[in-house]
Amino acid sequence: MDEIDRTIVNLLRADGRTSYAELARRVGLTAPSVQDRVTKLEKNGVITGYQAVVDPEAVGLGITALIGIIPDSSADHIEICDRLRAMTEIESCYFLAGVECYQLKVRVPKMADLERLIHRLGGIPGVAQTRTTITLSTKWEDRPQPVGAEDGRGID
Amino acid sequence: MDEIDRTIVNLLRADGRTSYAELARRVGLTAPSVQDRVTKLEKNGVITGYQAVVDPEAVGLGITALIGIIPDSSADHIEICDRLRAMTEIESCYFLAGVECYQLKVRVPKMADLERLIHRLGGIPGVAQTRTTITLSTKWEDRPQPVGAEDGRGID
DNA sequence: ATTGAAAATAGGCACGT
DNA sequence: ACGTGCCTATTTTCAAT
Repeated sequence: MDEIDRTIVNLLRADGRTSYAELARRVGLTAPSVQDRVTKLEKNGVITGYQAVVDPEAVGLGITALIGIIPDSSADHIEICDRLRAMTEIESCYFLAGVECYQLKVRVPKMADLERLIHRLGGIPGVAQTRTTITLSTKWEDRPQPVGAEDGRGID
Repeated sequence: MDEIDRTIVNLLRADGRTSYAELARRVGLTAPSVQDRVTKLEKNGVITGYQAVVDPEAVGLGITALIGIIPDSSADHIEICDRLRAMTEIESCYFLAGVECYQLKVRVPKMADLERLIHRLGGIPGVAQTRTTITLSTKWEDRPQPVGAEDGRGID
């Protein structure tokens, strides 16, 4: 994980479809060398995938909400997590240090869908309470933060 | 935005580097036709970009936190938003219906960086209070939700 | 359908350990 | 001598018109 790897990662985060040839030009190597590096970055779990970024409204998911989950004392977190995972409307799920021990980011087409989702969440064993906040607008989302010199693990 | 477009969108959300040739195989068209469709989806703002998905820990961003922002009555939201946007640690920013009218998702290398960030946030004119919650783990994030029949706007 | 470009693969050279 | 990282060269596949 040297400076060149970091540049490659930054370029691919900004545009995930950048060709190896183009990456090679940017970092001053040949395409096969870059390809080697990208393959290693993928194998080492630095790059875990590639996604097209889609405008949620354009695909009929106009409503975004954040939902906090408060469990009761009997809560089985394996069970809760499995049940949450099965709900496709939940795009992100964080386990938090707080009373609301999960926070979900969900997207649905209509308010009625959100209402149904909240009821389903409330029905999960171990869930004592939910708290929902509607997002009025998304200022920005998943903005790639350029990765600098400090690497985390020192990838072998 | 027909069934084929939706399939293409779903495939590209699952793997943003899928080639036009591969997409063509999957949807039963030729590569140029698929390319036309993808170009249109990009022009119409359905697909807004492509990103490599990176393990934050692997690039030295091991700490994720959610921060709620409570403004005071004098708050100038244009100003606040600009100031927030200038902070690269803020990966997402939602404007919410609630007392905490912004929620930020931030990533930093170390706790000390989070502390500094919180102080910087508190120093923004119009910010009365911040509330920070550390994420203990990310169960999943940005999971693409397969887009079905209901389209939002009816793209020309 | 045709041309040009890029990806994938194999083999070899140089460097540092 | 071995592992690593980069290059060249070739074939196949893909992109673009």
